[in-house]
Amino acid sequence: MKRRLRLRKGSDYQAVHRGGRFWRHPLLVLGALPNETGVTRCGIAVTKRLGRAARRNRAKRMIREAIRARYDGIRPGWDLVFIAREGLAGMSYQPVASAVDQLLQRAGLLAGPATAPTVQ
RNA sequence: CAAGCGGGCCAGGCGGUCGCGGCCGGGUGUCCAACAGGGCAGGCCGGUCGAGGAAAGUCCGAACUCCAUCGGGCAGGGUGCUGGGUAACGCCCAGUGAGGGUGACCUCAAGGAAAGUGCAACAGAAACACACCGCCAAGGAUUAUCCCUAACCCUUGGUAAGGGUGAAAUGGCGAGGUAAGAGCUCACCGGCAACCGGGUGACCGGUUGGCCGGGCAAACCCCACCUGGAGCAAGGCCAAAUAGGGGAGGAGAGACGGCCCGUCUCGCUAUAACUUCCGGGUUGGCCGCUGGAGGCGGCGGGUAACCGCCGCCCUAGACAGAUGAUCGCCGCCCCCUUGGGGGAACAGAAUUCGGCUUAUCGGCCCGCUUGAGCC
RNA sequence: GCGCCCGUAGCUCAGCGGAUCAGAGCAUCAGUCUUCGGAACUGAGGGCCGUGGGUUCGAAUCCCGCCGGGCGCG
Repeated sequence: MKRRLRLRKGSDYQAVHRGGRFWRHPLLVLGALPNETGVTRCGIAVTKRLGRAARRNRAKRMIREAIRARYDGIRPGWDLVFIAREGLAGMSYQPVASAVDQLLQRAGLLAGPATAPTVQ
């Protein structure tokens, strides 16, 4: 995932946290806030409760890979934050990928042809 | 063959596809600019490199940077057999001593207890100068038969052999000796001192002497050695932004050249240069940032740790923080066993090294010990 | 990157410089009281002192190594 498609500032994360909507899943929480750049940027947050460095890196890599595989299907113009919950520690890739799928679908961020009211 | 001891090594391999980070190269979109060039933490293509033996815990030691510092000492902290290795160490190697194991081997903070202070519950007479029961001697009273004598009691004294207490009782054991005993004397053993011999040394061996008077310093302490403080968020540069404020010190400060002195600039009794602290602003960029007490191989020195010389190699440098996803074949382990299915640890760089400690599926190699069988 | 503190009964804590010293309060259980319950009173049970070593005659206590939890500074 390229650097300009990531959330990189603490203030960006705080903006999503304050002004965004949230959807919950046993493994993940998704927060979303529309931005004005026309580009969807994503950020990942993992608490220390998931374990030490190796486990937290593993969680971030799985989430990042799941987003990368679906990025072309996500509507543009949103700031997204994926927060790993404690149940995600030790999971394999497939459940994480389906959790990302469910969250994006419930949030209505998938730009499928059926429901495409084309944001601006 | 079985059981075991010590040491070393590996951390699945090869190849596709889609992605990520650093560096190099190519050409190029757009913006700024007269050009040079730069910005969009630009985009594209190609090449190359891309986690560990512990990267971990942060328990020690250093390098590096800043601050402090005339010199020396005290306090505080640390280390503690000897010799060597090292940049240094609380690490490593080789020895010594003590303890454990049939053995290969393993473990040990292992200086000082006649410098001083302190501690040891309960039990016991006593945990420092100790006599409870004993044993022995002298004197006295009573009883037995008048004496000799014997028993028992009292007083005084001797005695540490025996009993008993305890974790520990002032060397052990045997013989002589004695009123009874006692290193009082003797042999052996243990410890101490002196001398001789060996060793760089810790220490070891021998001879002689004398009979030698406990434990705990991971209790205070004494002795020897080491030790200024902070940490890459160190520290430096640029840009932006706020304020042009307050307190203290204050006669020198800065630059350049240069082997300790010169030259230049600013300032010199104050609304004062300059230094420092507080207050206020900034969460942007760059340097430090990876070539090093570096790896690999050979030769030489050394018992070894390690050192010297020569040759070859360059091997992560991120900043919301790069190694992921998926497929095929081979190798290892497990399960039903045509064929297939499942598993493969502990864990991830963050200034850099040297150690220690801890976590770890499985596998390989070398040396050695004990026991059994066979030749 | 530095620095500090705490792990003792189900819970909250004492015991911190060595031994009949493993304790207190709440909670639990039993009994007394009451028609019943609560309160009160009496009594009982319950602890590898986080873990592994070491020093010592003897360790919750002293020393070392780990594990878990919490806090502070830049």
